[in-house]
Amino acid sequence: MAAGSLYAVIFDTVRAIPKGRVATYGQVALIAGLPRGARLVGYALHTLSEGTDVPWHRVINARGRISLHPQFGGLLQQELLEAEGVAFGPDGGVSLEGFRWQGP
DNA sequence: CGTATGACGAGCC
DNA sequence: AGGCTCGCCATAC
Repeated sequence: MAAGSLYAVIFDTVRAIPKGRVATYGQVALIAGLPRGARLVGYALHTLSEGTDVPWHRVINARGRISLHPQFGGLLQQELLEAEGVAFGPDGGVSLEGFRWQGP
């Protein structure tokens, strides 16, 4: 599956996140085989195109917050998650306890 | 080929 | 409580 690039593994892992669920960068990295590659996940998603089939919006940081700046697409990410049934708290964060993906 | 970077994470001040 | 720094590792230039 991996097309020679670790990004392919990361993208495949992100695609495995079910609708209505979220995963942290660190968790995706861990499942993808990069225990300390949380940053790589963010960098990989950064290279995605607009028409990608990867549900990049389901990936958030360890605090359950959106890392992207709102004007850079973070606002869009929150709306996409809310559209899938993910509830955001009053502080703008997601309850990882309730929406975190349990893994493959 | 070497340097700098980044949609993170956890720790320290 | 909030903000800053260091560490990690592959990719980009």
